[in-house]
Amino acid sequence: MRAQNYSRKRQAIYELMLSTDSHPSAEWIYTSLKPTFPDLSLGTVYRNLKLLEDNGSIKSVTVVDGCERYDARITPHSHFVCKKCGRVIDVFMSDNVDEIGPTNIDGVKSVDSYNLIFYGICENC
Amino acid sequence: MRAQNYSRKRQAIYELMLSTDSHPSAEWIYTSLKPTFPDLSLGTVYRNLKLLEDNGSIKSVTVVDGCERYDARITPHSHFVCKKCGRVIDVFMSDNVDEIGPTNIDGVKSVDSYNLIFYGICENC
DNA sequence: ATTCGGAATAATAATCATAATCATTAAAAC
DNA sequence: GTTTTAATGATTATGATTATTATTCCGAAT
Repeated sequence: MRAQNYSRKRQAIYELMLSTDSHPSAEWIYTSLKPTFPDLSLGTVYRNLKLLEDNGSIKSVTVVDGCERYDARITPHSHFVCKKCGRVIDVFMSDNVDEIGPTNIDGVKSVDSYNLIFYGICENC
Repeated sequence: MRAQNYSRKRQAIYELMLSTDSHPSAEWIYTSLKPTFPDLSLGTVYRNLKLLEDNGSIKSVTVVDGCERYDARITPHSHFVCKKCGRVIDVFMSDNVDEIGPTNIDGVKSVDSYNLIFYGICENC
């Protein structure tokens, strides 16, 4: 394993994730980085998104129109998804999972995360 | 259009959905009904699930392991998903969307629904 | 009962996002 | 610089879902 740093492309993917709040899809990242890395492969994007997700650097938010959307903001927060254009917007609430509801659910051993998504129409649509 | 009733197969799919709280996938429904309808086609299951969703009879809950899971219980409630076995369990909370958080979100015109999913390990795993 | 017409279906092929493969390249470690 | 391992590009495979199309079903009109 590379001890201290990511490879150049992985670094670029992660930094792009950090620089945006648009909750990108793999395709969006690929298109965005292609000018800078003309030899970038879509497979590399998928591979690194999964890797970044596995090591906790990014989180999968939801699937919109069949495409997985990711978020580099890993502090707990919720999301809004526009049903018309698919835009994903961060939603911050004072509540955390314990305040939202009981984590003691019938048939459940342990709860360690939650995902709250609002649906509706965004101001552009 | 058939005025009053669903076709036999559509009726069977919907009744199976009503009779279970396992939040079935298309594949599960297909396998379950195949003995009763040996000529049932998987495409028919997909077609009717979408149709039932479009007319509001059932709701899509979430995607687990790449498979869409549905619920015939359409009154507002939340869900728990086991990260190990993929089981989906109903979660009932007193809260509704207005109590959970602000529906007045920056960049959002209107919110009309929400989806709250808890993740963790179920008692069987 | 027979015919008619639209809805529903089975079978099949197409789609499309994602995953796996594998030969090659890049970058650490030494 | 050489070795060794990780990362990548190109390509193919996978698998859930959707579209297509010819056929079947089923109620209604005759």
